[in-house]
Amino acid sequence: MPVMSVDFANKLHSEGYRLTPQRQLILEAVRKAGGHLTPDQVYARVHTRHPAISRATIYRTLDFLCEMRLAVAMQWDGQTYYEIAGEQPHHHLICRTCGGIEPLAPGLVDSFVEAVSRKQRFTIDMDHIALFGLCERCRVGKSASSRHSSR
Amino acid sequence: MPVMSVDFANKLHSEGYRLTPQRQLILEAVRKAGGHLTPDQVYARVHTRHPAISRATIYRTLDFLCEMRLAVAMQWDGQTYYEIAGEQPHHHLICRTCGGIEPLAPGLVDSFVEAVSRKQRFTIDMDHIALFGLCERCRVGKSASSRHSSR
DNA sequence: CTTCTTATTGCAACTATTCGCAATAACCTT
DNA sequence: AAGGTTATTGCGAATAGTTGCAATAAGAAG
Repeated sequence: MPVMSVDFANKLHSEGYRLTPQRQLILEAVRKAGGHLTPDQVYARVHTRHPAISRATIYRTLDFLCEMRLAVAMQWDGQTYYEIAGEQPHHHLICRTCGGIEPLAPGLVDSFVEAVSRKQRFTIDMDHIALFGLCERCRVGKSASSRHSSR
Repeated sequence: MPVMSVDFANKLHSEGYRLTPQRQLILEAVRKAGGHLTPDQVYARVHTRHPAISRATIYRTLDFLCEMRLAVAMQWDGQTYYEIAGEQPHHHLICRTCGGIEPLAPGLVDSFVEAVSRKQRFTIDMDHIALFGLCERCRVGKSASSRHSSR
């Protein structure tokens, strides 16, 4: 049983959920990984310490952490990746051609979210967004063969 | 064999792909549906006219149409939906609480895309984006019980 | 119209993900 | 510390989606 933040426990309890070793291990695993993890990678890591854990629990807990807003999920290249929701949300720009990923300036996103809030009265949760498009290098060298690529 | 737009045929041929009855039927089915369809719904519709078609072909073709930018895919509530990529891309705001969907004003999106292009030199493809958040009604009546909801 | 090349299909096996349900165990109450 | 309530887990079955491969057929060439 890892030492888990008291916040986590309180957050769950205040909404009627329970703190289980599985949830602690899974959250811990994603947190320690730093980057993005697939459900299978999470399973592999947690499984070494807690061999009895089932894949179903991995999926359910990952989903649960997202609902708690402690983690965020993102789709990319046909896979779902999870990571800890950082203090400041961050966003990615993914190039359709070269697959490169670059960060998207938070300021630009903020302005957009604010505009939607003001003009349409809708409060967007910009936890984590991945947008697709063309990076500068690929836009310039617009000749590359593409063909069936992804997945 | 439905009468298919010559454009579609040319587009495929110019990139070395082939026009098959399956592709025509699938594109036609999604087009006629007007709205969003799941792979299974597409299968059901196409299957009545072409019983020999396999599910694998449905998945592959739907994927293919997205790469051709003739269709767009969107994730929503654990399902993947496909629809024809309209002339003007459109976007949705989905409320996390009530599940309601409302359109997002294209102008706001355009400004954002333009800003990213100008400041970060990245050309976002805003084919179709679904953003999550809170609609006005739910933001005001901020008391609703949530609990494990989605999926 | 026939032949040739190879993109595309259908099948079947396989992997990924979800779901129902009985057993378990958090957490509240006494 | 013991008991009760019910959220959560693990299991196994069900469903969804993917992949390898041999057979098929679209489109190019003669």
